[in-house]
Amino acid sequence: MADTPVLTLYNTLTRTKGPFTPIDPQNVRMYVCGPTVYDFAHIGNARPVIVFDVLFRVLRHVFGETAVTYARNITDVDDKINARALRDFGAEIESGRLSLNAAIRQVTEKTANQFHADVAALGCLAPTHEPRATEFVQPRDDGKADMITLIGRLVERGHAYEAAGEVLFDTGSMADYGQLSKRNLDEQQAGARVAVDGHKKNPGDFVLWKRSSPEEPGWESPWGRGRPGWHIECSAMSAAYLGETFDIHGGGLDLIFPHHENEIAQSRCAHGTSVMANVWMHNGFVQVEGRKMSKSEGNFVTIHELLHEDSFGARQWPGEVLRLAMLMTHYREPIDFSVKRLEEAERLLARWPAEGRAERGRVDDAVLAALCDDLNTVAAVQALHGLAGRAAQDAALLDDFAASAALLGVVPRKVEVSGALEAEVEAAIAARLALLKARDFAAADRIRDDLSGRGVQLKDGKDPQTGERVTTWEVKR
RNA sequence: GGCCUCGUGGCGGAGUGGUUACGCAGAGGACUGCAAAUCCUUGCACCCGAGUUCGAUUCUCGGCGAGGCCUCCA
Repeated sequence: MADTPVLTLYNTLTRTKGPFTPIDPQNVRMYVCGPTVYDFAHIGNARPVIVFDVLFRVLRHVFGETAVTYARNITDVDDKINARALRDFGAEIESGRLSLNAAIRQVTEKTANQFHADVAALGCLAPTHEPRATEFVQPRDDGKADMITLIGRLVERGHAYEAAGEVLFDTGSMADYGQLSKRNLDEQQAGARVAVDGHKKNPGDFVLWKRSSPEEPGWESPWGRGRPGWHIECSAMSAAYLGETFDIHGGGLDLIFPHHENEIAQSRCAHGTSVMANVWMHNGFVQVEGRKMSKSEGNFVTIHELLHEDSFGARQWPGEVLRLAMLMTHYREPIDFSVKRLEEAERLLARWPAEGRAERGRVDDAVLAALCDDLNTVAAVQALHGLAGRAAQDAALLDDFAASAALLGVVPRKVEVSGALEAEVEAAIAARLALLKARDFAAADRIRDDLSGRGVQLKDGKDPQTGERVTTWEVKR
């Protein structure tokens, strides 16, 4: 392990790449913004999940399995969720058969379950902690950080104020607000699409708490029954599981402003710290025909559709193909999502060996070095491909291949074959070889075509010693 | 209007002040009864202009183009 390369990461905060030094190597702490659970996740939503899953694996490899804490939240309080509950359960709510809260719970439970199934199919490990926002609104019995306490502290310290039924963060109270996005709020008002609300002290001030009407979901608080603003949940939950200052915070590029900027403002001002997270990482977008894939544009494909329906490229795609396709581009670059790209990933995967055992192998130096270079999965995939070629010549490398592939979370899988089919194919091969010896090519080809029609591909080779024909086979997808 | 990215061959994508990765696809060949698989070989590029330099795809400046954030957003 002496030759373990230094892990280098690009930090949005400094716009530079630098060596990663954890605050505590015994407990490396990472937070990633998770999904808002109101609808199926699309493949664009999958990108950060996959990217940071690779980082999670790399961190565990470098610092040790048990030395990494990864928290990814589930946002289950949001006005879009409320709207979805009303849409899907309007009649039941109307008739009194279902309360709004129960309807909301149904929407969030179903969506969260679906999300878990989707990302598991994409080969992602479960994070260490997956807190739900609704459990961190009010003070908790276990004393972990919560939103109301955090907001209270911001008010106490003069960083927040009440106005028009809302509690707002006072951006003017923070001297270096805007460090992450490099924005100077004073200079960018001209032409900006910022709703200037009369009750705000500064146009950039944002909501920490807002009142709920009786028919909206809400929690009791010192500022009346209401619900939290968008950003405060991540400040509370990251503090709850990772502490006031931690190592890595990740998410999509579009979260830099305002979400992450405001998280930083809240957390630092509430805790009186100079940093929230040392390294901020942001993944690029999945695009469709050069444009960002998004719900509002309507140009999205859900993970579920890709896995289980024929809506993209008129077929279904295995999770590992989707994952590899995603890792064939560096995480900070945009990806244009296309059938061609998925086909290339599938071809690559089909050539990789599935026989190795990761737990017996050793991660390839080139693969690890690539991943340690700001998660250069492109170079890692190429190094892996090279290793696959060498493993084809030298079976001793199969386990190393498996261990290296596992660091990317990619596991080539051969289609399961029943014992009966196996025996049948072996018998057919023997029969064909006999026919070939008798030079009855027509009959031999019939056997080959028949198997091919059933998805079994025969491959003839030569025994290097005897020069005799050796036939191997595999099941095509 | 402010801020941030990015522009490399058919596609995906590295990288470098000079000798121009790699993968996929394509072409040719070997092998084969024919295929498939495998192996070998191979064509194809650095947005435009100016500058710095003996020399720039790589550095500087200016264009042009694309995308993103500034509103919910991975």
